[in-house]
Amino acid sequence: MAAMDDRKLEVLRAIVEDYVATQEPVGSKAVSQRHSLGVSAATVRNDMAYLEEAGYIQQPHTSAGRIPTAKGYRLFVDRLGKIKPLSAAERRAVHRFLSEAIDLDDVVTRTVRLLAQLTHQVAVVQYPSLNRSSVRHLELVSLTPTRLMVVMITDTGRVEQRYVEMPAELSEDDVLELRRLVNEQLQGKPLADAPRIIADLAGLARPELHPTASALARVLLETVVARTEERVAVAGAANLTRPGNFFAGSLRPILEALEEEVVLMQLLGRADSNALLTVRIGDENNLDDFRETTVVTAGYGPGSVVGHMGVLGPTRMDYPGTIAAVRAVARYVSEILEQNR
Amino acid sequence: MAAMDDRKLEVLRAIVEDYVATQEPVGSKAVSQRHSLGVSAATVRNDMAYLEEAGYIQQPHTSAGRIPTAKGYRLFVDRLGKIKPLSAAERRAVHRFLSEAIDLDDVVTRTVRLLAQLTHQVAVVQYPSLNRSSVRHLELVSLTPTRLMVVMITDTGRVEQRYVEMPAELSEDDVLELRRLVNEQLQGKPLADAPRIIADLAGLARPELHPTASALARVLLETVVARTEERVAVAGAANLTRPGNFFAGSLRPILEALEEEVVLMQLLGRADSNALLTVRIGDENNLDDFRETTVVTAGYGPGSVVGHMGVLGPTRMDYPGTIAAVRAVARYVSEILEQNR
DNA sequence: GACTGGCACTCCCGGACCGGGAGTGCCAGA
DNA sequence: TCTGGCACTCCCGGTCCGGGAGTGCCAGTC
Repeated sequence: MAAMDDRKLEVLRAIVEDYVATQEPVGSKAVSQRHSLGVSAATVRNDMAYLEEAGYIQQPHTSAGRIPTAKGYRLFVDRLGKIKPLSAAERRAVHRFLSEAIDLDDVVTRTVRLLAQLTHQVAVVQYPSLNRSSVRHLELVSLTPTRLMVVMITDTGRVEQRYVEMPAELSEDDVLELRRLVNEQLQGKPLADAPRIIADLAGLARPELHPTASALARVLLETVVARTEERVAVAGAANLTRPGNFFAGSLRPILEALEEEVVLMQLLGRADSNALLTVRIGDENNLDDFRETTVVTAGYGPGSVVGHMGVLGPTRMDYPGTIAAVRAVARYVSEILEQNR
Repeated sequence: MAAMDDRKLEVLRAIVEDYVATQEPVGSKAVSQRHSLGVSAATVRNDMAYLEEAGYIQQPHTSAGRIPTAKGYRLFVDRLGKIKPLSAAERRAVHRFLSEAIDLDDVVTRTVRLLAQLTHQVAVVQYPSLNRSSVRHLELVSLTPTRLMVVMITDTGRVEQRYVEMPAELSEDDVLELRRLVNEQLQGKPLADAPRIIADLAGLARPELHPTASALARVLLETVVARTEERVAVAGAANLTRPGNFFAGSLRPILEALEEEVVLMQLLGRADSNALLTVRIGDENNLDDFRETTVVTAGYGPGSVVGHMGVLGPTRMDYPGTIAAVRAVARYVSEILEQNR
């Protein structure tokens, strides 16, 4: 049997589409009937034999229909899936829902819910990464004479706060001076450069304030560096229990993973983070528990990418619809951040 | 057959304990053997017949063992369950883990994980309720001449922020005056009184600042009143999938409920919020989807109750252990908030 | 009167068995 | 190169059956 030809690709497409729709192995008769290919079931069978040989589809058991393999889905996504844009109504809903957000937290919360609802999958949204943000303002609030609260606001809208215990009592003026100092040094600077700047900070203060400035510098470092652990929001876990989605056994490890920031970041981030949109199918996730799982992610941000968002579902998912939804939402969130800059 | 007596209570205790441990209906023979009651299986059978008649236990089907009803668990909790304190090691772990928290967010996050891990159930922790907190400080940060960020810090450590678009440009001094004004009026005041105070706020500013002060007042009101939606953190959803916990069908509605703040608050809060510790078993939750679910909650806070925390699991749960864990964690979190006040 | 041993009865559960149906692979013919 | 036909495989749902666990009741004992 010769090589891959157009009809074989059409057969693969039919199998993927039908399998996604019905969740059942699809047979040669169904393909030849429902997908007007103009050939008989027997011919389709020959093509199927080829596709199976080539590793794009497989049989759950002898004398059952075929289901796509990860490789089959990959080919479908790369060459066959025309993404189907959101309906006008959906697009309007996205815009309306997101435009009502009142601060960054709200944007993220709404985004993650929206994605879950549009795709009927589990959605994950990373907060704008501190690494890729700049300092907009640092505020020092004295709570008691020896206790300060540091509030850092970034250009992506994130607000981080920390308590600092001071080695000595601070006067009102001391606080003002420290505030002026840290803002002078850090305002507008990318957080990636911050550690270097902070290291020199204490030296720039009045000598009497050196110990205090050091304590402050230490906390700032922690906020900036140690807190590089990224924050993520998750929604739609209930979608994992949709009828044929995940059998009881494979559900548990996935629910567990959803509470592990590390795993989530690994799924979202990864090296190829500059691609507009990434689809990782089955084993491509390089995680045992996600061998039956596809992750669709997109970067977002005002101009450059400051974070990722995506959804996670069974390899047997509606790729065209999911991809369209993730892309549309990522774009619109980027616009919002742009406006708020 | 006469009335309830001590031995019948012991039989009920045996049934509850065995059923919780094995997840299987327990028969008369097992009870008489494992729980040295000093009577034969036949006698136990008579007691069981009484307990069933009285509604404390039931048979899944004729000729099966017995399992406790909600009413049976209720009696067990009220009269039979001696709570078993945490082990020294566990207590140390709680203290160590929570004492490392660096801010309120961190306290809540750590608490919810800790509860989930200690009890092997789903844990839910409400952030300190704004209604029951007081204003510690209000900070105004000008981002652009017409754009302000309001940061509110409460005595429970919560930090809320909002952007405000100003009707006119503000000078540095204007911002200072507004900051002085709002702090003068609100500092130390319970948020419950805030709406009244805020309403009069604009009138107290210099005439030129009236429009600005009004805009600010409006946003403050929103932050205080409209944002009365409480925040909650959830962890341990994966525990729902523990072997016999929830069959596939009943899992979905619970996962869905866990993403609905409204439902969570209903489970946590409720009128009787002054009780030290509340156990709501099955139907007592008044929610259809939680008919097989028990919720154990405790209030926490420095001195007075500012929020609730709890865990949620199958009615068939280890009550003594769960109750002890929730109580211990709630107490320790209260201590921490006390220290930070 | 309270407890016990014995016994007949009920019902679940797992395994074996079976027939229908869907799907396949292959072959011979157009 | 495609097609119709045909024998074959295997899953799936239903039925049947025997063992086992547990019960309710009863008659007998302390």
